[in-house]
Amino acid sequence: MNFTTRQVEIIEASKYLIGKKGIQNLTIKNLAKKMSFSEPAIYRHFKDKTEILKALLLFHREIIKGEIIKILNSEKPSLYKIQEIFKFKFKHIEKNPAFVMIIFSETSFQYCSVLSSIVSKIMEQRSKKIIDLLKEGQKNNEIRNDVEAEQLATIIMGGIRKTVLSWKLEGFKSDLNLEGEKLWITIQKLIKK
Amino acid sequence: MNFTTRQVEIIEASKYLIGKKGIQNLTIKNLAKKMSFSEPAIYRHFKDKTEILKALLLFHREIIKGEIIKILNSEKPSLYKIQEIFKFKFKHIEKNPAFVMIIFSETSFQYCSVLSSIVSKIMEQRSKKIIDLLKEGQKNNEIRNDVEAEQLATIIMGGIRKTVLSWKLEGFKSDLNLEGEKLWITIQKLIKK
DNA sequence: TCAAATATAGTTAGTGTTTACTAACTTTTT
DNA sequence: AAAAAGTTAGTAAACACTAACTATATTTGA
Repeated sequence: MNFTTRQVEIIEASKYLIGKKGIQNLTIKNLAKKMSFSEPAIYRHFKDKTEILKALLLFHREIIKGEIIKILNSEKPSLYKIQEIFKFKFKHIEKNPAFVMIIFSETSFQYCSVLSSIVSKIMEQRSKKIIDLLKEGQKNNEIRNDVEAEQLATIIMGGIRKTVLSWKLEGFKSDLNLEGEKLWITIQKLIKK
Repeated sequence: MNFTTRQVEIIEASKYLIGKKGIQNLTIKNLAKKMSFSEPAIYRHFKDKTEILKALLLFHREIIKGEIIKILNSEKPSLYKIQEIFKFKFKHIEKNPAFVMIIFSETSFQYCSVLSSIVSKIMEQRSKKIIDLLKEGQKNNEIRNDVEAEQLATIIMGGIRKTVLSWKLEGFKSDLNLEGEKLWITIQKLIKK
């Protein structure tokens, strides 16, 4: 998880390339061009292309994780914490549209079991955090008890994904933050007690 | 939209290949092998690879569309109709796991504007139908009025997608229909009046 | 302290494989 | 006889990756 400055530069360049034209735009040739050095130079820093994608996923996870932990550690009601995570996700994606491609590339990684299991783990961890928050909220009578936290988490995370996917398919035209706010208003009404 | 028998066979073979190992498994070579004839023979039936994917998407849309229309035309309450669509989607995906790959390949088509716009249109049409049903349900006092139908549709469709994605990432191990039922119980409780 | 040794990070030139697709010919069906 | 549907043999481009060489830092030992 400790990357050299050059490795971080390569990760950033990879993020840029994927963000621009999707996962199939991440080629060693394009990467070398973006880094303004030759193709074999890439291999001085990463064993192969899979290692670059692995690093990209892990690096990306660390950034998100830090923000989420900050929110979780605050002394606020559970529903408020969920709202903050919600807001952060939309803000983060709007700021880094490249991430959208990475999020939805997840499903393209499946041919490679190493990448697939990393993606799977990341998603599981995120779900777990939301589920824990929802359960906490149910215990504190902030969130309704007549539905299971697992399903609520599925709905929340699915809703976010669907909103972002529509935004992407429409060519990033609509105001994503606004869509996020509208979605949150509805979710809040549905889940609070 | 009228395909020859050979074209339909090629579409089916493409579906099989994508279902097995994802979109990158759909190559002319693999397709020819699966059809047990030579590569150039493919080009007697489709101009190029993009035309095959286009046909696959449109063919797939027709199948789903037929089932949905049947449900919509029945004389039942809106909430019941949504439930039927919900059930159909999960049943259909469980029966045709290849479709899951196609659904999630949608995001990989974006490099090609022709395919991207087809995908985008399909998703829009599906959303519209669910939104109309929800609005109808709100008018008939079956579904709560204090939330917007658009956001409810996002949550429903997002929830389905998220459930299917988790199922896929876990290696198709869990019982998808059961997960679908659990999700529906929650959604129903959240949206009904 | 400073030159030799070594490790690091870059280069050019190239490999083998896979890809979508085509030209030209043959067989089969209408 | 002619249109449709197949064949063999091949192309050019893109791909990840490597061998072998070179320039530049960094470390080490007298």
